[in-house]
Amino acid sequence: MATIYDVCREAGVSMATVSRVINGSERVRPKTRERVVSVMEQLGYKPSHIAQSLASKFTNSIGIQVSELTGSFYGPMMSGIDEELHKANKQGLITSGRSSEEREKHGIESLISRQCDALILHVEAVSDEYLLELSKRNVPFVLLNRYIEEIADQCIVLDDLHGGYIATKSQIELGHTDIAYISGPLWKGDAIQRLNGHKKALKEHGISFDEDLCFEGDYFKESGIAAVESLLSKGKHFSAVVCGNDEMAAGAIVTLRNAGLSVPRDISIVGYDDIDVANYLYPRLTTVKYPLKEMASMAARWVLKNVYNQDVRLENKFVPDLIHRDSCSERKVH
Amino acid sequence: MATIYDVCREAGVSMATVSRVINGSERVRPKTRERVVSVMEQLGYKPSHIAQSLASKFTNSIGIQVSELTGSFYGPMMSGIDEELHKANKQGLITSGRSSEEREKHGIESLISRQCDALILHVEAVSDEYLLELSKRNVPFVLLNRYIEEIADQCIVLDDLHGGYIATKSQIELGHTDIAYISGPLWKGDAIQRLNGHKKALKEHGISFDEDLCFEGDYFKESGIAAVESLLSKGKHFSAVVCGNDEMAAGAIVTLRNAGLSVPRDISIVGYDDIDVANYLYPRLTTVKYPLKEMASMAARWVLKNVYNQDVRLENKFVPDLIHRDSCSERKVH
DNA sequence: TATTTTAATGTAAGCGCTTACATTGCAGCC
DNA sequence: GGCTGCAATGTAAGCGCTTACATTAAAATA
Repeated sequence: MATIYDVCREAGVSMATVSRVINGSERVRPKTRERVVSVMEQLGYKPSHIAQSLASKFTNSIGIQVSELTGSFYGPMMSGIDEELHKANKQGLITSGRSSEEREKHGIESLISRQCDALILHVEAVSDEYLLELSKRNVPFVLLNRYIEEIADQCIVLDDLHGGYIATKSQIELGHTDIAYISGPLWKGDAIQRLNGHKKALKEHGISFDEDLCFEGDYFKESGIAAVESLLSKGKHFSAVVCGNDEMAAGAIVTLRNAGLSVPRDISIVGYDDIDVANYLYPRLTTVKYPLKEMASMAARWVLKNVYNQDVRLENKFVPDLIHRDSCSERKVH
Repeated sequence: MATIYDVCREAGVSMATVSRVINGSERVRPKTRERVVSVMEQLGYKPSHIAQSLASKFTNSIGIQVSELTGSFYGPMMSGIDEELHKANKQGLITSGRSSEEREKHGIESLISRQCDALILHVEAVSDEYLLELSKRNVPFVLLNRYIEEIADQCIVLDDLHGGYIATKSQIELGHTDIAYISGPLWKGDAIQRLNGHKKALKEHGISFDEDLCFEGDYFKESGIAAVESLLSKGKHFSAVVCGNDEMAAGAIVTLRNAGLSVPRDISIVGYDDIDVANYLYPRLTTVKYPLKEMASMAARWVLKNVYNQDVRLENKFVPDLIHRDSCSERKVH
């Protein structure tokens, strides 16, 4: 592999000059630049990122920590980030934390020790304190889908209260009043907010919240199944089910169908997230769209702006919309 | 950030000694090691990967190029690779190539310029020649899901001929003889092999291959829809559809249902890949399982063995199985 | 043309490590 | 005690760049 030495020898200039043309500095005479460039091409020279990183302050790499590498939630997220970074010629280092506190911390530390210029984190298990601590350690980072008051401007979040609200409201507007709710795990902030939105819609329309129609799941399909089974076994009437996310909705649909209930004829269902699968389900799922990709790319832009001083617009809070598909219908009037 | 200098000063030893304890060399007196370790902890010292990379031959990072960051195909792949690398304390650099020749090449070059110790590639657009060329450029790499004779031992592949074969054979065994086939794009090796497997099964059972029952799609859902529409419009009878992948199968199911045909009662369907979605579909899709995660982790092991000289077992060719679910049934006898 | 100003280029000191080789210390031996 | 032979440790030269500062060449000015 050719080095900068080879280039400056062949081109008859000093290292500094070569470095200048590499970095696109103005202070090089066009003629010199041409000569250097042509030598570089001739030699197939590519600057060593490693050496550049060591010598300069920046590594041009951004650490990305997600919960899972797999699944239709994180895919768009990574891809949103990556696209934006790629345009800016930065490299993302992706790690997964698997929602375990230890692994999340370990992942973050490992990213730091790799000298990332910044971090984009989607973490659930680590505490606010840890993150606050981290923010004092001069490693710039953005939080995706998590809100911490003290570092609000480093947080890119979805208005989950509103999401939960419109999901339930849509059902109320279809005439439903007995509305079951399958919640995500209530130790997660987003799950709480979504549920609060649900309650808000209920309250606003004079419907009282019924504990018996609410089930706490874990965001996985299986808990959607368990939820419907539990709901059915209680014998309470409900004509609509609002779900904390699409996966649980998928489980719910299957289980309802197995119980001889038709969706949406007998039961109306709304999901949340609008993952790929929502569109493959039968019936196609009406759901609250989580603008994941946009938010992810916003996170990348945050870095571009705050770390590399690029001039970009930032937006912190996103507002979700309802995507109407085939899983909802008006309440049957008897 | 504390550097190795701080450590050796505080511990009263030379840099070489500190370096030895960092790298777990034997040649350090236990007492010395302890002292150094305690100083490192006290200072919160973490060696700089960058500097280590520059000084040593290795960066401990492995470039990974996939076609997409998103989708249920690549998720398990990345996660399979990452898990294995993580155990070995290596970092994966993930890039996506989007099946465009230019972007794939660009991605590969960028990975190389980042001094990856090795590359794991899932590429479709670049030519064999390019890859052969690459293999001479002293960058070790493995190919996932692609076979090139000359570098066969760098290829980790699925026996797609067998996959296509068992898919179709399963239908024949259910009594079907009029079997439609929705193929992937035939410029891709795997699509060809799967189709060949289909033909082989047909031939073996004395059924002749009918061009009119075969449709070339592009592996996306929409082409599954288009395929069924085309098939239906031809008016040829078929009682089973074998699909080149699950996505197209998903499209096919919906379209058949819209046409008033029931799956599996009227038409039997088999997919290929066993992506997540297959399990969410209605009916749950019977499909050929692509052991993606295993293959991906094998790719990682290939690197561990061939680049870092670790002692691991390698396997090049995987054989797929059929996963029986609910989308197939015996041919109706009139 | 001599002088000042400015642009272009060069010099060399790091960046934080690894590693071949040199040196030191000490156990074991006669 | 003096010597050999390792094991433990130290020395110092890179690795391939960036960059503050110094120098020189060219352009502008008088």
